[in-house]
Amino acid sequence: MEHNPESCMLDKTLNVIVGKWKLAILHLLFQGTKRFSELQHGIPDITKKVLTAHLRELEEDDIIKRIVYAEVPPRVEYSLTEYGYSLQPTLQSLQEWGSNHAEHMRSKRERQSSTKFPDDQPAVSVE
Amino acid sequence: MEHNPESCMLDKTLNVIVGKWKLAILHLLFQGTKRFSELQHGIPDITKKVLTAHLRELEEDDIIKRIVYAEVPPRVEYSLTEYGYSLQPTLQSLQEWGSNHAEHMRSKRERQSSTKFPDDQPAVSVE
DNA sequence: CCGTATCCGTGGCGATACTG
DNA sequence: CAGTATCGCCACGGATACGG
Repeated sequence: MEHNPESCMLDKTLNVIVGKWKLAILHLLFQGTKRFSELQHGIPDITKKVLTAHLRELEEDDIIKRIVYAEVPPRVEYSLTEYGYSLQPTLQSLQEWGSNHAEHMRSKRERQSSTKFPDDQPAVSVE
Repeated sequence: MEHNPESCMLDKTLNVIVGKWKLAILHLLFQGTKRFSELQHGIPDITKKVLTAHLRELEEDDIIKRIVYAEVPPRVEYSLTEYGYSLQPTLQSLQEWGSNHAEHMRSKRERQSSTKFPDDQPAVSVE
């Protein structure tokens, strides 16, 4: 699906962490082991189906591990694998850039709204 | 859409770089200024519509700039903004993790396929 | 408690044709 | 050359009900 090796490797990383709630899940698991229900309560808007699906994908990518305790009522605990922790620096880099980006866009918007004439933003063009 | 600040900032970054061809576009533009048609030829499978859409989004996020030359036939050049270059370290981090991940999954698959019995992978469970 | 099964809505993307 | 306009598909995710 991709031709040049760099973009390809980048895509592989994104495939692991992209998903509507994957970052929220990882965020919780970086805090420590969590049961299924703890994850669900930690992310109030997620449904069980999607939570399960995301957890299976992360497990498939060896980022998290799933331990089923043979008890009644059932107990299932999720935690990061040792390998999963290797994501941390990369995620931190993303987070830092995101923070900076939020600030960048905010100050950009300020500059725009402070212009006296709403339509004095000429399209960039050259003759 | 997200509650805790870290995941939220992470999401902001992802929103900028996620898109089927955005990384490919950025990869080309990191090489230097490119015309619309150069981008299109550099990414053979992309359609003009989607290329345009992605470029507009990147422009909206202040990652790239678009310069229209008032000529016939028309010429439009795209290039990274100064701010756009600030993505580079983060993208490199993603790329490196992706490379490592590809290797990790490869060696994991090897270990699996070398097991004598196909179904001797017990589900992780504890009593 | 921890899921699976089913149905369905939406948005990202593709294909194709047209335009200044 | 550098787009826009239309139409259509399909994977992702949401809602709800059921099951071990």
